Order: sequence, then C-alpha cells, then structure tokens
Amino acid sequence: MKPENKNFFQKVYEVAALIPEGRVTSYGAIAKYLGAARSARMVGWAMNGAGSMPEVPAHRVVNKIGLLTGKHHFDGTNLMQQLLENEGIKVVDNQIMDFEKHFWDPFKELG
DNA sequence: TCAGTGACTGACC
DNA sequence: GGGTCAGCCACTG
Repeated sequence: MKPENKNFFQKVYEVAALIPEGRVTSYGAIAKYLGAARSARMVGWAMNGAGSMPEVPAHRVVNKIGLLTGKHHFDGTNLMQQLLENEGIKVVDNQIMDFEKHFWDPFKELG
C-alpha cells in the first residue's frame, strides 16, 4: 500500500487501532462511524493494507455476524482465530462466540 | 477505457 | 427464514 493513505483509509486505521484488546467490531460499524455506511467493502479493503500496520488489529474486525471472513488474508489459516482466542475471544468454526458481548461499538465508545 | 472483483451490508422475495 | 440482488468504491488486467 501507499504511505499517503487518504482520509478514509487513514480514519479506518485510526478507529481500528482504538479497538481495545479482547473486543471486536464490524466493517459496517466502522464504515458507518466514518459516514460511509454503504462502503463497508472499502473498510475491508483498508484492512488489506492494514496488514502491514502493527498498530491496526485487523483481526479484531469481522463482519456483522462475527464471522471471520477475512481470515484467509492472514498468513496462517488459523492465525486470525488464534489472535482472537489469545485475547480471550472464543472462536468456533470461524465464528466468534458471544459476538454481541465482545462487540465494540465506535459510536458508543468514541461518541 | 472498460469490465471484473472483493476482508460487506441492507433490502427484497 | 434463507437465498438473491443492488450499491458502495478502489484496484487490477
């Protein structure tokens, strides 16, 4: 990715970086928080570039039902799941258990 | 330049 | 209640 990440991507990284340990959020939640609720795909694309950013925990961003749809973009086949489990989040069959309980809402947490 | 694709989501049938 | 469709926009061939 290019270093000159524009506003949108930059904000996606900024929000994602604020996700506390042991918590997760969805692409749509971030997109909506940025005022681009219908551009959730862009958030996903941004995560693609976030792979090179250690401050951006892309593994804490999943789809709205808590499914690890982006796990294939991580090095290991189960790396994403392992990272989440390492933070106390239980993952079964690529899906986060008690997703609502671990859900981190940008609106609620950031205003 | 055009068309296809994708780490999504909400609406519709 | 599940399958399908359209919209979103950046990137690639």
